[in-house]
Amino acid sequence: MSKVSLRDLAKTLNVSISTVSKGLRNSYEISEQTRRRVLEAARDMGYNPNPYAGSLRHHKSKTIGLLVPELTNNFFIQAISGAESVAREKDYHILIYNTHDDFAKEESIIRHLSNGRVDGVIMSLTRTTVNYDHLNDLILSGIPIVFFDRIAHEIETAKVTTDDFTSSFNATEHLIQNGCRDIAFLSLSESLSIDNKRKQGYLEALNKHDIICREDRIVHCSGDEKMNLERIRKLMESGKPPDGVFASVEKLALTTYYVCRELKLNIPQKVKVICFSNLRTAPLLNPSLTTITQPAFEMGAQAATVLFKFLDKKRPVIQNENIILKSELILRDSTKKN
Amino acid sequence: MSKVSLRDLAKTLNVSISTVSKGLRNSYEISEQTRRRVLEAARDMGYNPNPYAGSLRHHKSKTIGLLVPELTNNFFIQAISGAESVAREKDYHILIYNTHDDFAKEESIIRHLSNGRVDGVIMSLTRTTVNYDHLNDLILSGIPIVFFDRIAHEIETAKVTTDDFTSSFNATEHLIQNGCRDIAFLSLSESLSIDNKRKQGYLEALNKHDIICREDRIVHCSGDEKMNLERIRKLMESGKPPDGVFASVEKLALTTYYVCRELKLNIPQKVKVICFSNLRTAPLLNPSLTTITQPAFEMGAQAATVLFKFLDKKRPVIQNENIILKSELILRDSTKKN
DNA sequence: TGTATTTGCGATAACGTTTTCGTGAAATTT
DNA sequence: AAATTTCACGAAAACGTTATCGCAAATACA
Repeated sequence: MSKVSLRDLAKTLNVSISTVSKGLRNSYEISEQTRRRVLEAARDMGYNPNPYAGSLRHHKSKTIGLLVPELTNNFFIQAISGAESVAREKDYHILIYNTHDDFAKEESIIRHLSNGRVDGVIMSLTRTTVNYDHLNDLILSGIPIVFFDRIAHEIETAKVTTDDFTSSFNATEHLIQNGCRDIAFLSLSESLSIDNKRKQGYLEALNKHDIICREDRIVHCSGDEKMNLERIRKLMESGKPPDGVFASVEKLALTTYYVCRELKLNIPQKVKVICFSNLRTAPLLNPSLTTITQPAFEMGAQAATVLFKFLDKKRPVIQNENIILKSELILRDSTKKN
Repeated sequence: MSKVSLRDLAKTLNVSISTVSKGLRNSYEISEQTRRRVLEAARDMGYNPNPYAGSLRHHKSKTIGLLVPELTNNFFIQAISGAESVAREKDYHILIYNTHDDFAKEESIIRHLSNGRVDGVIMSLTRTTVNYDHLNDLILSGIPIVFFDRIAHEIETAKVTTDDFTSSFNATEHLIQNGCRDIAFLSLSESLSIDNKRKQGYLEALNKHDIICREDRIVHCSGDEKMNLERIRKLMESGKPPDGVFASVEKLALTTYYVCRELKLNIPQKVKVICFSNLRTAPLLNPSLTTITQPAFEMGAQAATVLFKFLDKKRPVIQNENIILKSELILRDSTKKN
């Protein structure tokens, strides 16, 4: 069971290494008879080609890197799952990296990937990514990137997102139609394009319904859970708390739930809550949570599909392309009309 | 920005490839002066060593494989996260594989990993893994395996689990103490050792309190969600449904929630529910869910730590070792006394 | 029968490293 | 001054593949 190489096969078959190699790859140069002998011996001896030898020769690793800002997040996990399912079909392997929403980590990982360890990268940016040099350098070194969700507009490549503006607009309008007049927006990041689009959708809906948007209703959150809790608590415990909360991401909505419970602010009577979320338990929450649910699995799968489409070509430079999938607004009790 | 190799560095520096290599690795054979020249040039030209060339030489990939039965599961994700954090510290890379709880897939993946792609494997078995040949072969081929949670007792290696028997015993006793006399056990698998231990703990607690355990109260579930739903519905809609449900895994508890809602069986008044779970939203469910929560992150981290401890040695054969961490019983409303 | 073509295989270089060994010059010792 | 050691580096093999090329033997054609 210890590793058997082409050389070993060649020795037992009394042929050359090249004959074995060609036999295994069904080369036309090899006679039917020896081809069979080779295949049989390979099976019997449990031959399993060394992937790194091949990678070295071909400058192809059959591996892609997947960078996500967090792992313990349903959205990213579903996206990973989608990418994995496509990769498996294509016989590709997936190296997974958690950037922990830390720009320095993202930079370091990306820089380390330019050596051919992966053939391509699928990623979602960090909350604080402002500089794209590392990404451009990676692409320049011949390794394509496909973004999903948290994309970098500035980079010319394929990007898979959802209709963030529209769904935010609809979500906000839904709150308004159900009686909200003072809606807070919980933002994850000021630099992230999706967060800005979501904010734009929110603002546009307010505008359409002639609701003035108070500057202090936009709460800038961070990666620090404790700080987020304090900010949201501060928002909600003021004399006149908002009557609606639109959380840009799931975890901020959950924090809002905790705060409301603590302050005995009834959802949805006192305050309605809506958010982007891929929580499977949204229907089981108390109250059940109205969500904008992104097709996360599909996004990961699409990103992988696009990447592989280009990797199959000889010169993998991915042209600019925006793939936009539709999110689904799922109405539940947290935004029910009083 | 296109790849720069040792040869390129050597050419521009007018030295040999070996000098460059040694310079980069701080060999004592190289003078301080040229060492600095080499380091500087490497930095300037953006040298990034090809990992596969090194792997080929050293028969070390600096990569481990992580096999889980499902990805969209909080427990496994937290475990992956734990393993990832340890791997990153050690400068190891993680290849992730989803077996989809399918034994054939597990077998195929494991067989493909025996070629040196990974230096070691961390895994949790499939629901239906009954044959361990592929695993033994992998170990025989020099690639160690560390199990976590769904372990294979029969294989001599390190295993990270939790105190499944004790926590199941305690969980069941908790139900009994809060008034349950007819407790159902939702089982995930008949072959999995953890599931059996959990069932043993359940039975033992019933036994201690002189409660006869009806055979039909043990519901054997599968990977098919629809079928599970039907079985649980059948359990709950009988004339005399159980007054307590102990789910071996999270998703079965959630299905129970759905069924109870559908049948208008109030939790916890009519039926109390408890389960193994790593759901972050357990406190926010309606009603909040009493859980036995495993230290998933820590389990993944421990598994990785043990694996690396052995990989650092020259001959990585891992001796039998059972690392048992404690789960936590977190009481919430779903098991509240009437 | 002699020449041209095909067939089936082997030798070898290459991928980018690391490492062992050899070697000439300088430095040190006798 | 001769012998020895140290120093600083280069040549080359090796890891396990794949692919290009060359070359006999076998077959085809005239």
